[in-house]
Amino acid sequence: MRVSLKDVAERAGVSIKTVSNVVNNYQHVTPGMRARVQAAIDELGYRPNMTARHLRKGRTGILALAVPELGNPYFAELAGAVIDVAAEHDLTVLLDHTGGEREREVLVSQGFRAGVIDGLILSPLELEVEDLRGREDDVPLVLLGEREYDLPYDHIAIDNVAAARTAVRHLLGRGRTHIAYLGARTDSANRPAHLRLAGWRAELTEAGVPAPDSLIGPTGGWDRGDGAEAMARMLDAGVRPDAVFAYNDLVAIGAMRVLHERGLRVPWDVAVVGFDDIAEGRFGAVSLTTVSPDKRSIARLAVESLLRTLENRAEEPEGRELVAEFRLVERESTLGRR
Amino acid sequence: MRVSLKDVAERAGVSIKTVSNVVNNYQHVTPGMRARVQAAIDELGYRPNMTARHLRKGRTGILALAVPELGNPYFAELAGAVIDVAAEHDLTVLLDHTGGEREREVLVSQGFRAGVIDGLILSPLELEVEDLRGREDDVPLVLLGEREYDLPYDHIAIDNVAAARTAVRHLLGRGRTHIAYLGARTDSANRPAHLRLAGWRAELTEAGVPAPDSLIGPTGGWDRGDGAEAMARMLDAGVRPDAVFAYNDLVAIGAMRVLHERGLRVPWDVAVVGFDDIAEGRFGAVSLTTVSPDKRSIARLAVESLLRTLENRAEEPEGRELVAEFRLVERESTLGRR
DNA sequence: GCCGCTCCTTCCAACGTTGTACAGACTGAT
DNA sequence: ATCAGTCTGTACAACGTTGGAAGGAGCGGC
Repeated sequence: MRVSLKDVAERAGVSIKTVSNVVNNYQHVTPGMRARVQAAIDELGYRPNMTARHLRKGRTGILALAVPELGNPYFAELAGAVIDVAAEHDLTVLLDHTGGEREREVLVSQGFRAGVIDGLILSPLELEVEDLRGREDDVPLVLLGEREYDLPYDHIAIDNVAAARTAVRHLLGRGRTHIAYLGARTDSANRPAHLRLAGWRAELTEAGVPAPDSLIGPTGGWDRGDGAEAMARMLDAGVRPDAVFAYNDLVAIGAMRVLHERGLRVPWDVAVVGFDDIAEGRFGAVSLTTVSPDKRSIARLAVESLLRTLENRAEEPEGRELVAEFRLVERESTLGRR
Repeated sequence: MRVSLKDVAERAGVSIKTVSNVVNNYQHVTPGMRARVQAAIDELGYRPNMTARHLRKGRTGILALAVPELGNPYFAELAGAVIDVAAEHDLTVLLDHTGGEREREVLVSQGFRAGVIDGLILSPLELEVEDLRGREDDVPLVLLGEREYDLPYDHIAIDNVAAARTAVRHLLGRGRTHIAYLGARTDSANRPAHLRLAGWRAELTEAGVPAPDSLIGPTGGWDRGDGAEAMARMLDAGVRPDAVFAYNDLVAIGAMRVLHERGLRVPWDVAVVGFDDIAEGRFGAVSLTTVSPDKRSIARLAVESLLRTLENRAEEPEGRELVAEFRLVERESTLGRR
């Protein structure tokens, strides 16, 4: 059986509360008493029962993070950052993945492990606004992604349109004029996908470069295989872009693989820009130029937003938009033409 | 304030316990009573307080998984599998990463979030046997990695020596005779690294092929950069292997990157085999042949081992070795010479 | 030597839940 | 009509902890 305060109290010949006071560094405890109790604690190997403490205090020190897919390195790296930041605040992280399915996202948002977690960081893919409207759960929530409508939840995001425009501008600056966008999917609610497409279109339009639908490559998902498929389909249709801007690094990597198979050289024949800056992009045969969101800062903003909400439980959450930085990392996949 | 059983009981005009019975689907409740209570539950939006339930039951339904690094896709993919398997058993997963530092591994093994977790799955890198000897914590523990000595904890692993031999045999079968091993590190306790090296040596020796130290490439860690560095160092030393067996896929990918830079073609000039079968290996310019441990089954064995320990709390844990399967996945990096 | 003050320790209750024991009501058989 | 037996719902205690209030010991001053 586990050692409890009661056992320590008996051993030290004091009351339970006194032991509790020692454990919690309560100030009015004489040094002698403290030493005696501490000795008993050490002898018995007492460790506080967190569950009981949680029940009493109403806080558990556990945050939940729900991402679409841990197999996606972007989310794995982000999860790592969240865990680190949480640890700085003496919090631990419960992890779940939703597979990017709307149903599971709703489930998670409605009360994942209710009563166990102090707050939830949700990275939605297919979640719709109305799914959150009637949210009953009183667990503080922050969303990763750009703010929509008037939901009273903080959102953490980078400026996707600006980031996409930066990427496309970089390609234009390299003299590319047939710039494809890979990763569109009309039947998905995925906001970033839409925003990045919008950025692609805006930048091209502003530069007076045509942005025909033939240069938009729809994908079924956003993994390597989806990128490969989309790239192949586009080439098979006779479209020959001289640059590709992909929804994310995985799609870009899939596309590069197909370009390689078809004998098109990156960057000479086709330049490629990805999005996310996953470690994988740095070590391919051709390293990948990419938009690098500041993951560390996203993690920090998310955790600290939750912490703030927890402090001011009284006032309504305000639904701020917290913006993280991004930068373009130039690598081999967009080197100048030879 | 949160709705509790008491509130529901008052609303429905029954006792707290009756509400509890309804919530827990206790059988002796009349349909009428059940409906009445359920109505009150719905009206008030009651949701059980897990913390209190945990305190009462002594179980939390939370497992902890501690891996060296979530940024390593192998561990991210494994974590995903553990989460899925845990979910099948109505368990959730608390995740931590240790950075592969011995100190943090010890800390985690000694009592990570004591009282909150029902069990711990630890994937150690540098942990030494003696670190676990005097373990006081009563949280059930399983270790990922091959069994050492007489520790009373279940171990989950694949047969690393056999797996390494399979990889090397594959290369020998392709006519390679200068097979390097990348990922040795003498100052580390990392067991798999030693076992894979042993397998490499054993297979070569048995085949009557020399296994000189010059073909052993030490690394500082086991990431892509470490593989690149080790490969470069070996080539700079004038050693020209015709095949490389790497500690893991990341090291292999780093090595391939350097081979590519040096104009050595994979697989024509140098064949490469990795270890882990991470998704990344399937989509490089040259897809990677690799030893594929059955991650799903590792996750299942680990979770179910903990569950079993939890059931038979009475009897001592037995310290079994649970072996998962592996298979060699052949891809482009070891195609026959042209 | 007594009073009052301060400082430390103890007692009690509560967090929300569930297991055990029990009380009451109803059923059917005698 | 009574009794045993079954079925339903209730009361109480306990899980391990902490906050608040009350109790007690020690000390100095008169």
